Amino acid sequence: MQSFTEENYLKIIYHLSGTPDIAVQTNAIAERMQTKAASVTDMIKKLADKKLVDYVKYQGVKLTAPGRKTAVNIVRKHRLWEVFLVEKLNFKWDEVHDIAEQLEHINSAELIERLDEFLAFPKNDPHGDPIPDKNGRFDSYSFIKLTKLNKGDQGLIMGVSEHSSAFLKHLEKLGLTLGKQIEIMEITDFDGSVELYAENKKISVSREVAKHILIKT
Amino acid sequence: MQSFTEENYLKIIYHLSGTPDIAVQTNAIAERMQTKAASVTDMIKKLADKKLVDYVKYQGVKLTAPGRKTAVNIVRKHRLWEVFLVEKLNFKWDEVHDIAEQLEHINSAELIERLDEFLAFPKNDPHGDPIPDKNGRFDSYSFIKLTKLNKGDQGLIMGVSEHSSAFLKHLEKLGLTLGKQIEIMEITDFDGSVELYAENKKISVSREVAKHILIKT
DNA sequence: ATAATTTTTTAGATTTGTCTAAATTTTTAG
DNA sequence: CTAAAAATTTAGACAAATCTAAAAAATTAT
Repeated sequence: MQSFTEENYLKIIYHLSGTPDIAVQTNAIAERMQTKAASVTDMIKKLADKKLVDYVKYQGVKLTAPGRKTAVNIVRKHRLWEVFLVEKLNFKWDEVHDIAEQLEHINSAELIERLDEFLAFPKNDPHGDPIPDKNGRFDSYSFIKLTKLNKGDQGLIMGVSEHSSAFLKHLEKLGLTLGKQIEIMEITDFDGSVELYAENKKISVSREVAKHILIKT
Repeated sequence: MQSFTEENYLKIIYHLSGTPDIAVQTNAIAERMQTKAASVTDMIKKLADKKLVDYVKYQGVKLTAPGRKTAVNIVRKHRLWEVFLVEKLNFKWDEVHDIAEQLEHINSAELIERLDEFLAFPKNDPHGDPIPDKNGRFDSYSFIKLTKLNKGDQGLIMGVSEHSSAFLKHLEKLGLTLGKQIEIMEITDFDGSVELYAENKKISVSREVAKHILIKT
């Protein structure tokens, strides 16, 4: 059994390590944990003692198989709770992150199995992120960033890679929510902003916004 | 904002203090918290500094108005989550306590309001305990212990005052669940055990069990 | 009322997760 | 290739919540 804090470290290391996994740097973890590098070093040593990460001084950390399993399970819980909050309690997609951040640490395998069933085994969370099944497996999705599309390309909005409330509210206001069909009209040379059509409206998004919208063509 | 641990102390002091509230002893808290009296003294001082309890050395603690408000809110959350677990996720009444014990510390007023609404504003939890509304108000229920009844008395099972899985499973097996009508047939002189009729069956319960069954006559 | 028992508190130590400041290692630039 | 910069680790300290052992206060029993 891990502490609340250990779980958060594992989750962040998981998110930062990518696929295939790359050694994660101390500073990167510190920034995400809103803490100092020295504290991260301390915690990493503890996780290494517990065989949840492989750690070589000055060379970053990687999750071990058990560490990864724990992390994926936390991600599973987080995403299932987000579905619950949006589908059952009518929260908006920009309101659920902080609450799910707490709920993901509730410890009961039975609870999560039943929640999964209650929600009819959803495959994706309200932001389009895939939900691992109880064995930790999920489709590694292959959506591409809106910024990779060219003039004339069409596609469906399948997810977002940024979960801040400000960003999500902005998308909502523009009508750019999951499942929407879009077509690229123009990519501005000057600042890389993207002009697109969605639901018969012409919408302009900055490159910074476009970067975080994931598309299936 | 209180820590997880402070919240547990407040909740336990609340449960031990009764109505009208009586000063709660250090040892009683220690037993419920599965900790030592010395630790309780330390924590009580901390809660007193925060004005959540009134504390006089060697004379126990009482909740202040803010302390009571916090405690009642935790009780509200605990009981609402129990309803959710039983009504929506099909847990049995003896399986929900430990999970609700974790969920009660999730911090989001909005979440609880919406959960309450999702559950259609239940008045009682799966054990018959009243659920405080968002202002902390609830019917102080006036059910009596089964042991207070006399031969020939009839009544309805409205609640239980013991939440251990062993006790609840036992009642379930006997068919003595909430809402069941019962009639006292006999009270045994020797050990105080109670013979009763419920659903056309003759059932015998020990005095220890009877003590924890709450009846409306 | 005083002795014995029980309850409670104090003192000092421990663990967890954090911090600052200084030292060390690695990386980058010239 | 070496000097400067950046990243990381170590050392030592702190707050929270707990503990054990011993001291103090309150209760009870004779």
